[in-house]
Amino acid sequence: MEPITGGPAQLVLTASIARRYYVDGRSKVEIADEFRLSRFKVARLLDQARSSGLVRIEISHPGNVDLDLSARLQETFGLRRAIVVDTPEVEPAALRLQLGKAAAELLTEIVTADDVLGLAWARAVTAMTDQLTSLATVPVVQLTGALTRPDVEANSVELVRHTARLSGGPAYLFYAPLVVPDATTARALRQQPEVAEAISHFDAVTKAVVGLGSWAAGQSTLYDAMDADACEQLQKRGVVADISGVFVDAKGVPVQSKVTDRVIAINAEQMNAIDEVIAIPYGLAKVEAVRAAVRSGLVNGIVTHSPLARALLDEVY
Amino acid sequence: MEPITGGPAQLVLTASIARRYYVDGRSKVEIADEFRLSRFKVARLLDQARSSGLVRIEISHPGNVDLDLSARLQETFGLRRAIVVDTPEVEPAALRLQLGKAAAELLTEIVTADDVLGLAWARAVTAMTDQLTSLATVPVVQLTGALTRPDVEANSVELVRHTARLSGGPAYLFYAPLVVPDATTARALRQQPEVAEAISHFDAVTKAVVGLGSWAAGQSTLYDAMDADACEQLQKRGVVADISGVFVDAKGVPVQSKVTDRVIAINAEQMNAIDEVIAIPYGLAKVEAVRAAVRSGLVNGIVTHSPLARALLDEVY
DNA sequence: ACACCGTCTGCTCATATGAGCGGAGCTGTG
DNA sequence: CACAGCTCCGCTCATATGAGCAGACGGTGT
Repeated sequence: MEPITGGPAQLVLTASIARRYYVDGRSKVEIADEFRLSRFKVARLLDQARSSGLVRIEISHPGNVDLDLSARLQETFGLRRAIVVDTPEVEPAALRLQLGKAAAELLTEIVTADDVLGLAWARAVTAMTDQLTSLATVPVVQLTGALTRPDVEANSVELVRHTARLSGGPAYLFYAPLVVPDATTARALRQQPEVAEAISHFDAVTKAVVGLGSWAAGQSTLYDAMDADACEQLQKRGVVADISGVFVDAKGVPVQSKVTDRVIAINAEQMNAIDEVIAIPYGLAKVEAVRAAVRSGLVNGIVTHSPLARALLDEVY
Repeated sequence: MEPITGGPAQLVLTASIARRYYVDGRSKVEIADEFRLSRFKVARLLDQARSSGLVRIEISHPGNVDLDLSARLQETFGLRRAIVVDTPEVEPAALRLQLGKAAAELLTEIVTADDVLGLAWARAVTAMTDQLTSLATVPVVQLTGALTRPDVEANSVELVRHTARLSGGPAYLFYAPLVVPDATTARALRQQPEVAEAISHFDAVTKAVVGLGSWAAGQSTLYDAMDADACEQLQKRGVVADISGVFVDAKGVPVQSKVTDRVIAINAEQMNAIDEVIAIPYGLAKVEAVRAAVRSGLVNGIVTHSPLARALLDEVY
């Protein structure tokens, strides 16, 4: 792999040729003419230059996206999109800001006029939409009800409205909580005109950005907002992740339960029909949730930070 | 030149493709199949990767030869060989050792069984032969008489004998000083059987290593060994360099004078007929001498250190 | 609505390139 | 000396690649 070249004259010759080829972009034939060598000799010297390490090729860029991790994540988990932001940041709010920025750029890039965008409520999704600067003209569909938390002023509705305004497309939004005390209330809510209208557009959604929580206290806004009984019940059913109201177990299989009926949100089947579903997970505690979400096939795009990406890759046995 | 790419997804895609192409050595067609793109798209992304600086190609190596300077020296002065040793060393003896090593490797590399090797007396040449470890079997011809200096034990004869022994080829050597007091003595010496024999082989020499001095006190062993009158006379004639006994002016034209007749060495015409003549100059004071020697066309190979190489290149207007 | 312009795409076709072959020269060995 | 094994070279021929072109698209000004 690394036997270095022969003598110093050949070394200089090889370096000159390598420069002509790689830096100046000359063809091997031209170089052969210039140096009075056969093109085969030139090719062999260049091969040697590569294998001996005389010519080193690096792939990197000035931004904060870790290209190598991104590509590995994408390939390893068969994702459509993977963006890994290289940052040592651990403070959740700051992290959301960075990931939101990256996700916003991604969304701007991948959403075209043919798409229908679905947005779920999540702090990371808000962080994204807040930093959106441009978006193709598309309908924007609210995928979930909202949760009100003291630390967040923007709600699911605002998030959708803001994005639709930026886009210039229609907004399908509604005022409803993400989770209600019983199935009956949920059913009634789903009958409401605005809610029903939004739901009717779920099938048309082609790209969505969703929240992703680990089914544990402090790792999912939904978990924290739900009654202990429901949480426990879902946990017993093997739920490890909630994807904007869709519960999945460690194998990635969606879990149906009475609790599911109390959630005002897109369901597993509908989510599965969406072409691209992007989540923005962060924090090492979410490793298993991400794994489950990806296994489920419901989520096929990830925007995350390097520590979580590394953890995901490390644990692939 | 450096507009960086579009969005993050394309960035990751481009990086993945660049890795496949440059690192894994896949063809663009294969990559196109793998990523479901046209080969044109792949080619365009790769072009973009290069021009945006995403892919950086460096040419360097672990040794102490400055490949870039070597190549530039070679190209700028139209040399057959140029080896620039990258060293901050300024102490002449240590420098000779380093350059001698590089020159020895060069000689080992470029001398083939078809060659006839000529060696002139010079400290740098001695430094080279001392570090020679292998050499094709070739005749070795002594090109100059020797100078005896208190700081040097090896003389021209030993240098040739040692090299011939290492090579396994015949040695054509003689005992005579490099410069004698008058032309008559010189003529007589040239008649001596061993001297005449060696001289008769000058025409057959295909590769030679010579000394190169700047015509000033302390910059040429020959200058220092010669009487003041002769030195001054040559200087008046415009001599700026001596190439193992061949004097050349700043334009590179060999200078014939009465002093020339007193030197027991290869002459300008004979040296000019040699295919490759390599010199091992060092020290910034020799800039003009090197320039003259190269202009003369007598010397077409240089082994030197980076400061001198840089000085030579800097002063090219 | 219209023509216009810049961008992006995939095409054709000439050229550059790679894989693998057989010959030349060198080396060590019986 | 003869021979096998080796490296190095340049060849053929199939394939990969680049240059330049023309159509498609999206935005833009009239």
